Amino acid sequence: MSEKNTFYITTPIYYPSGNPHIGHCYTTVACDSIARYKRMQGYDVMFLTGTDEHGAKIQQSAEKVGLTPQEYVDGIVEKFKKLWSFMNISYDRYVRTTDSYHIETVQNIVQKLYDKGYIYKGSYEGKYCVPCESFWTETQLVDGKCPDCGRDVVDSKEEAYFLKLSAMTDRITDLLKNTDYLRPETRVNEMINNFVKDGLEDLCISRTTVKWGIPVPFDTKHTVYVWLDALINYISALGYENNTYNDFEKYWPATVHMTAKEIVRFHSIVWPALLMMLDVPVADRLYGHGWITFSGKKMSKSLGNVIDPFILGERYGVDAVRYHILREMPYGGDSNFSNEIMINRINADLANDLGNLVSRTVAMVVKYFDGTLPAEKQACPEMDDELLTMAGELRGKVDKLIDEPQLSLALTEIFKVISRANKYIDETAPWILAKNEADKPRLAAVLYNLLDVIRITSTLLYPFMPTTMPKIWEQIGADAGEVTYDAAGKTGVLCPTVTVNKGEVLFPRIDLDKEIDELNAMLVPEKKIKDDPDLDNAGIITIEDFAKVKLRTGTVTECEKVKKSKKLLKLMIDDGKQGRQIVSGIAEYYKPEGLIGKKVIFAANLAPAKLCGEESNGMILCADSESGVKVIFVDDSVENGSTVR
RNA sequence: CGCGGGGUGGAGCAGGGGUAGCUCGUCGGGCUCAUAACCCGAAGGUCGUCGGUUCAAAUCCGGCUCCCGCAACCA
Repeated sequence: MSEKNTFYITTPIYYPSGNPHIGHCYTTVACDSIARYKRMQGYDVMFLTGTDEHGAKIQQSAEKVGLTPQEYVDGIVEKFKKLWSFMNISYDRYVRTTDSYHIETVQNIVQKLYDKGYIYKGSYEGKYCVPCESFWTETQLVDGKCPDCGRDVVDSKEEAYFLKLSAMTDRITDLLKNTDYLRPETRVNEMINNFVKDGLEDLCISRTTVKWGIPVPFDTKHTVYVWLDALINYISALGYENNTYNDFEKYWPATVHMTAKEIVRFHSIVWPALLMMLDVPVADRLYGHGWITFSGKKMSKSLGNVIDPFILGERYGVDAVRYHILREMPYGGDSNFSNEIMINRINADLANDLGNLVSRTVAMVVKYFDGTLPAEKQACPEMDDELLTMAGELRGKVDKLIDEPQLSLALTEIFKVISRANKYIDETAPWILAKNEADKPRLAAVLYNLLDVIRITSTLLYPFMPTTMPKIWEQIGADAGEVTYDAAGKTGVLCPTVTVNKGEVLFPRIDLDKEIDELNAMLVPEKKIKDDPDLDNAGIITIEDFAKVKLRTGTVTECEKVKKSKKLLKLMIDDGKQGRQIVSGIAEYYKPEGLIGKKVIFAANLAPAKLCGEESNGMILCADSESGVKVIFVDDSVENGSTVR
């Protein structure tokens, strides 16, 4: 980290093709906690987030609902901002790639790179899907077809502009290998092995097929590739090459770029290369975190496991949700999410350990001293020192972990002290001290130590849980000067004759079984009229058209997985004649042995195709169900080779 | 042989040559200040599998196997 007293932290700018979900919260809450911690330390912080609003997908999504792309993104951006406000995200600036200053910066940079010779005109060759207006590489194709719509693709070539990434291979290699720019380190190997080792390839940075984008200034029938457009947000938002803001000198280079792992590639290769071409320094640190997964499965809308952060926040409190996602975020790897894990975590850490510690401590001060501690106290070093030393050393540990950044370990350290404080109550047994008037000074010292430890831990927790911690301060009678970063570094800061205020339960315990039942009930999908653009766009066909497809029945006699493929099964079908081989993309849903002997329907006059080297003569009829692909099975009494109509 | 990550007590994870550790759960005990919370103790693992290096392997090396992710627009 640099020695400046400014601290610039960024989230990626999110792609608003759908509503924001808990995955977006993950990155953003982490940045927010770091930003708040750094502000507490006295840094002049700039915390940037925003949205990446150009590109073909946005254009399509907008058309679908009958809006202009701008109207469409305006609507989604409102939802993001609403979520950030709900989650207590303290961003300083929100950048939109449709903002005029950003467009100005992008165009200026593209022009500059062109003038410097880093951008050149070439041609882009690939497989083109006409209806989708998309180029695909050979490896992206699914069974030789467009991965988006499944239709045929054609060889195509179009004029395009390229960025000379190849010229930066050595400098990028050096950046990744010899600096601590990219963390965690496993990502370095991933990048080097996959993309850098054999030399970087030049990047195609313009499209003529995408209209919703920033025009290339020297050739306006092209628009700038969305990734290039998007990455530039980190400096356009500071006023680089525009006059809207003037903070570039002050905050750049960024201290931390936070991203999720799948976009590390752009941030660790394209982005620094671009800055190098502009002779602008690279950020100090890029951190690629893992994902929130669901029982190891990636979050996705089709799996129905996307969690609505508004619902979680309303049920459990925003601070509890913030705590949970940060506490579960390991260094580098993915973290698992389930309602059960979250509720257990909230109950164990927040309700039982922290909330209850505050509650029992404050209750004792009220009960034994009418809420105000007496000045006279009696220390007992052999009983007190371990706890007080731990509390005194805590800030240093947290500082270090915030910088790495290992937020989950930072929280673990804080909760070790909270746990130690609970143990301290057992060791000192204040309720026994209370029975003897002579022990009152000792009792006062014990309760003071507890309040003071709560003061330290809650101060350090404030950046993570900014709503609840001030409530704790109110309860333990701490005033503003006692809950600063400076004060968190030492014990004995709290006023010796402090007055506490018994307050509400901070983190109510959650009834796990009841809650899971209620959540499951919410998950039962409402019957709703689903969009079916595939059907809407298909038009009406005649019965003669339909009759062209010859459907027949047959029994699966053999079935095995196609080697080297993930999705394909090779099936031998008894069609009542000589038999036929069909390859079907259902390996993810069916085991080969489970299909043998089953009777299925297949399209019998489909042109033969080769899939992964295996010939396929026909197609098994399946339903695309929400829970996966389902083969249509037929009653055993139907003879093989029967006509289906 | 596309690339990468992973398989550790019932669950979730940490450790990365020398008594296998943490959280939750379970069982037993203690306490009664507290949100039926807190504290102590116990049971439970031949660290996916086979082989190799070593005085010593969960850890290093090789084979096998299973799971997951990435593969140029997912946080």
